[in-house]
Amino acid sequence: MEENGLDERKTKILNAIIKNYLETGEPVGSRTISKYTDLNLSSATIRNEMSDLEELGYILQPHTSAGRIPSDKGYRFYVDHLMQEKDKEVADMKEFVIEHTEKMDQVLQQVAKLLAVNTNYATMITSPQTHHNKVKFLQLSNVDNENILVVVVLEGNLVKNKIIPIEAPIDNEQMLKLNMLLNTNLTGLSIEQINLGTIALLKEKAGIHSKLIGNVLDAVAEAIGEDEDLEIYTSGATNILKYPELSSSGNASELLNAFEEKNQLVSLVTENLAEDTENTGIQVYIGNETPIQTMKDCSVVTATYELGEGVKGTIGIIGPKRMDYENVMSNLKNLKAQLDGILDRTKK
Amino acid sequence: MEENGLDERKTKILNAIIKNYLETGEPVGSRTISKYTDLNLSSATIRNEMSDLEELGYILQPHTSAGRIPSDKGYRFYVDHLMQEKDKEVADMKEFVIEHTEKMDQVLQQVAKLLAVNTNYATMITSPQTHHNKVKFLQLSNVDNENILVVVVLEGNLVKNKIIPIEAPIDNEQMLKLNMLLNTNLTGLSIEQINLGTIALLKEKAGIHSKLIGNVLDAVAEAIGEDEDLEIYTSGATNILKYPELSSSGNASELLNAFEEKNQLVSLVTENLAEDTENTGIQVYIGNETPIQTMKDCSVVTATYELGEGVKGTIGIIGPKRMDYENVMSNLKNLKAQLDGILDRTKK
DNA sequence: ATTAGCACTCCAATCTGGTGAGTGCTAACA
DNA sequence: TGTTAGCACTCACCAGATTGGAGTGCTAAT
Repeated sequence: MEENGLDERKTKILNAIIKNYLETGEPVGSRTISKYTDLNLSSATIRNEMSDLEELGYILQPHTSAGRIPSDKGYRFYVDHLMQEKDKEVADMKEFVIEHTEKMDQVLQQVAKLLAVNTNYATMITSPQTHHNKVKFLQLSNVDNENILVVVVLEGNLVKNKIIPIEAPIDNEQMLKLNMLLNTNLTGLSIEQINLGTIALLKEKAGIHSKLIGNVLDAVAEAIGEDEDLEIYTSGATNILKYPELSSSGNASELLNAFEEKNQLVSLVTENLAEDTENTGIQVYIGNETPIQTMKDCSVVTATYELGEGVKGTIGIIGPKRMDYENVMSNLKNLKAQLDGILDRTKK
Repeated sequence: MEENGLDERKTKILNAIIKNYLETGEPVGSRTISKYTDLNLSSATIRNEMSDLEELGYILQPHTSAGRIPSDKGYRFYVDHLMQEKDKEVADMKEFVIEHTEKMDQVLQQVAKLLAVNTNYATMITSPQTHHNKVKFLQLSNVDNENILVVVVLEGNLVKNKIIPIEAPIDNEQMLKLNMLLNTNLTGLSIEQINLGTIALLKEKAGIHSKLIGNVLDAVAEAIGEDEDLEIYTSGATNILKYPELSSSGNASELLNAFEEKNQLVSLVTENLAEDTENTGIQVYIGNETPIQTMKDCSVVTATYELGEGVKGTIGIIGPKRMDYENVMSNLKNLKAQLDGILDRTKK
């Protein structure tokens, strides 16, 4: 740790400054530190040290003759080395969420809200992205003379359906055969596995209905693909207004907008999934580190949750740079652990 | 019109005051009116008239020695008698929306956005509410040994599905019979028409599967009911911040929250559908007239759109009391007319 | 009935001086 | 040599005081 230019005393002082600033949100002066810490030093000494810390880039002065506030680099150091997460209990979340909700989207919305209420920051959560869905069951039915219904059940009992037009009616016997054909050949296959060979084989066997088979396969692909489109649920966006450094700087509106037009948030997700943070699965972006330029005055903490077999989603918390990192990260970690249990139990 | 205590001259002056205030947002003084209008009167005369208008409750002074601003009553008079709607063209909307979207929810979201961009106010739009859905087709299928799939197609090719657990496997022949039974008895019925008699009949005919039939019917009811749950799409909520009288008064956060937690907006919908405004189908709430207390400093304009046979939805625009009513109302009227055409053409 | 004129009110913007928190520097100290 | 006390200095912030301008209400003249 020495190579940062920080001896133990400086580290302690830096820690004290950041802790204090996180609590108060005000620039912190030398006298405060001199009393606040247990290292018995006069304010003058602290001033000297602070001067060093400033030169090293860990803290900065908003203006002459004001106290110091942490710089991005300071926050980063804090997050990486100084802070220690609380191990807060959030056991009640599970019950709460399950009690109040039924469907996946509602659960996610609830989770976002709960997290927002708990942390007092803005939150987002994405629907889990399933890239390797397999066909479990498939069914064609006559709806009326011009349309047939295609129902696809995917692994995990996710049901999709499409109505497609037909040129000529198909009698029940034919339909039964087509259903058999499709099920025997497609069951257990993922979308990537349905290749040209399979398609050709199917078409051949279908005889005069080969064109129809083509349409059905298109519908299947579309139905599966539908799931790819990422839903993003947000909550607590207005919490942003609680932090003057964000709300008064004029770009509060831009920030809120990003939450309304959720598409801006997508880059958070992709970034998060790409980085795949070695150990904890939690990623912290401070200020300019964030992939979303709009949020350069914020800190963003993201986590990946996983429901097994590469089915992943992203949770994010967006707040001011003087975020309560300890609380946020323990919250996220906890949530991450609980999430698959919760989602597994809900109907999809 | 005379019984309002307003002669022609007072009406003209009131009109001028409101028009001016809508443009500038500043209290308007007598001198301004004296120049602005074509009735050649000195500021002193205007002052006398304004004094009368204030006594009648149409305008008010924010403080002594400031100009006048319209009161709620003033706005109301303006909306009811004075203003004349522009007949602006919004023909491009149709193409734009169709080009960029496929599914119903996306269309609605787009419409909300377009309206928000056009008007610079916050907007909301609900999914169409279908109260008289009829069953068009129904299908049970074996998915695996523990579950069967129930698919319901409703009038208008709206497809719903449920997976329900079963106690013992059902062979294909049985299944075929059940399907026949259900379809012959339920096709063409709305949920209200499926009464105890029908249910009893079905159960009797189903024999050993009567319990299953009960579950299926529950699933059908649930599937249809699902459609009732109202989706509300909003856009441009951050436009609120553009109007100081809304954003600075401290309750901007509350307002924005109402848009985030869409459930508050529901009362707008019910109110709107209940009132069923005689002629235009457009409803204007000024200030305290609004059903949502949070919006007592706003004006809210709602419209009902209809897709035939009692399938209705609500569009709403929320802005400051000094809203550009003319523009808003012509926009809404236009949109209302176009909406069914747009939605009809989209896949559901 | 309309208007000019005038005194009055009140907001908003600008300036003023005082206060306090905080710094940097220097010199004394252990 | 590291630490500390002391002091001058800076700057944001607050509370009054001052001013200018926009606007009103009233009265007297047209």
